[in-house]
Amino acid sequence: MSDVTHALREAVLAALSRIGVDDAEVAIQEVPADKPGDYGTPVAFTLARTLRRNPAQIAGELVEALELPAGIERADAVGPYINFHVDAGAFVAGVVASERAPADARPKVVLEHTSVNPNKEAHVGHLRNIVLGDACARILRAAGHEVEVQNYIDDTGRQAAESLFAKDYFDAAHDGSRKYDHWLGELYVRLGDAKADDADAIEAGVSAVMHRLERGELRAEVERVVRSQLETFHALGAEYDLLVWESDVVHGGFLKRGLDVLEASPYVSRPTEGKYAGALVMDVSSFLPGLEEPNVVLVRSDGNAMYVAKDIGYQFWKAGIFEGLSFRPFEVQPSGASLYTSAPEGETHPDGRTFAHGAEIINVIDVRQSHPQTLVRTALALSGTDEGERAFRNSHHLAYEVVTLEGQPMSGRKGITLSIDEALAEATRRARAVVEEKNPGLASIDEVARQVGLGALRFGMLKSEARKIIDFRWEQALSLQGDSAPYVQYAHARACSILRAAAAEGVQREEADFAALGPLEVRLAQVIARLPEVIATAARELAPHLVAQYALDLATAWNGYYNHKGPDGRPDTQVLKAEPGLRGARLALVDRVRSTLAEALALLGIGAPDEM
RNA sequence: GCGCCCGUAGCUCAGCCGGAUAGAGCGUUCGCCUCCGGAGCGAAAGGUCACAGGUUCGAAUCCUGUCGGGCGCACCA
Repeated sequence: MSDVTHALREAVLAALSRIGVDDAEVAIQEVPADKPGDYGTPVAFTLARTLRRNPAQIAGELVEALELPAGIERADAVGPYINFHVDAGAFVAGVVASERAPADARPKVVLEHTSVNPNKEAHVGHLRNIVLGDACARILRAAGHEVEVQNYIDDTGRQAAESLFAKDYFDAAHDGSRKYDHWLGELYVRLGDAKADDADAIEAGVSAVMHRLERGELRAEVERVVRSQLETFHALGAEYDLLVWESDVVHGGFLKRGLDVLEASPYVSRPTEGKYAGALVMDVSSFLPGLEEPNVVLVRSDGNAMYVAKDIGYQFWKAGIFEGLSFRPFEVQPSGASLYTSAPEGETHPDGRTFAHGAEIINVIDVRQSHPQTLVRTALALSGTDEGERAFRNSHHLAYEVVTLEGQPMSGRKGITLSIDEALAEATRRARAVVEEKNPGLASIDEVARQVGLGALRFGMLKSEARKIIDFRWEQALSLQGDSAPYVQYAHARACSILRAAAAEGVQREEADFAALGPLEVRLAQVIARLPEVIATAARELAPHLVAQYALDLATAWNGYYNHKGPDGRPDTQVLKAEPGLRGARLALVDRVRSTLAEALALLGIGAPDEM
């Protein structure tokens, strides 16, 4: 909530107590464009019932009782609404000068995203995961959280084993002409086809590789895939704090440690008779009421653990219930930030860092994993530990829907797939063609095309809610107009252009006469003033689309302002041609529009070029 | 069968902890560069907010039910 809306709420509450109402919900909202006033409240409605009086009368009475906060010119009852008129100059000056208060320090969040199998190139289904997770990390940090981004590497799974075995099976060597993960992915697909003729030999070979993987003998092989995939993730603008390798989790004994914790729980038992005789089961019914079958098998009667049990151990570690991993630096990422990795030969606190111990745990995983994710979360509650209970209350499965391709479910088998690298290259290519046409001779064209293409791609993944299925279509995903990142970027570049011209004329530091501003500037400033609340809500609800929609709102408001014409049909919001003083005030506002657009885009991991 | 999610304009979506005449983009039609960047702006057309009840001064928004669609529910990983 902005300073002004906060002050208005306080003023209304004070007026309420003056007329004898002590407690009420006071919503302060922007008034519709065609109604008088700038901010308003419908609070009189809510009081109508308890006071048993006409809301319009109450509104009138409240207006009488109001003491207007600084910067508010007037309050009127408009029917049952109370509408406030801000002092344009003071309001805009306040918005322009407002500094982002450093957000209060909030609890540490362990956020897992990406977690792509290390056996082939990532595709646009993964793109949604990465972009969502990365945007959430940025938004949570902006909201004051410490965020540790983890990327889980399943290096003991069947998929990794098949790809690595395929290299031997086909006696293939990477010649460097293709990106390594793509090359390996093709072998993986070929191996799948070859199973039709040679199933037994392949099965035996894959199985042998799986055992070697579990012993950690093929770490370097897997690492090569991981590094190749990381190139793609970095190209997307995503960075991580820690890679957690499944083989390290295995050797860290997380499975056993997790089970040890759970076995102390009254909800976990080992029945000696009935259908679960000999198995270790967890009764989740008191946390998940309404289940037909309250028992979840953690360890089978043959002694083999279920996959969820391993996952539970990992989540326990994230919450700080136990330790057991060591770490070392893995690489320096494009931004200069260090990426660490779990490693058998590492240290507990490399460079003084402490990993895990999340007070909140966020897992970005697609919606089809909802059931196992619920079980994992429930296990935190059953752990009987303070850390587990805290993490249980604050753990979230960010369940996002799938991405389809031109209306069809993605399927490697049917060849319905699209790699992130291809999508990114095509997006950049298209953006470049447009930049060349619109702005020939632009010196930084490569970088601009990259930012615009990537922006379009990321924005398409972020602009709607996570629970909506996204159908990836080229024209839509790479659209450079309408509801898109380039639309916002264009608005930003246009603001930059004005500021550049002002600098060239030597007026960029001109003294501002904010009193010369009017309602058009107030409208624009109101949108700017919304950002802090948007960030707070987006962080609380893990909803980056709110930020994306906000960026569109601000760009639209700014474009509308920029193109505004007076009753005579002439532009009436020109900046550089305005009188001195007014010009200074408008320049200050434009500069704030510019920085706010850039900030909103940055929260989505999208760059804002000065020219495009 | 049970559980979760979705259903808003021709298409893709916002709006959803109740509030002013339900908003965008794409597509269609018309208009706007002697004016700081037309990747833009303005306007027109397009809606029984799936349906039926209920709660309320007020429901796209909350509750119940129905219909349609998607996903998930192993001693698999």
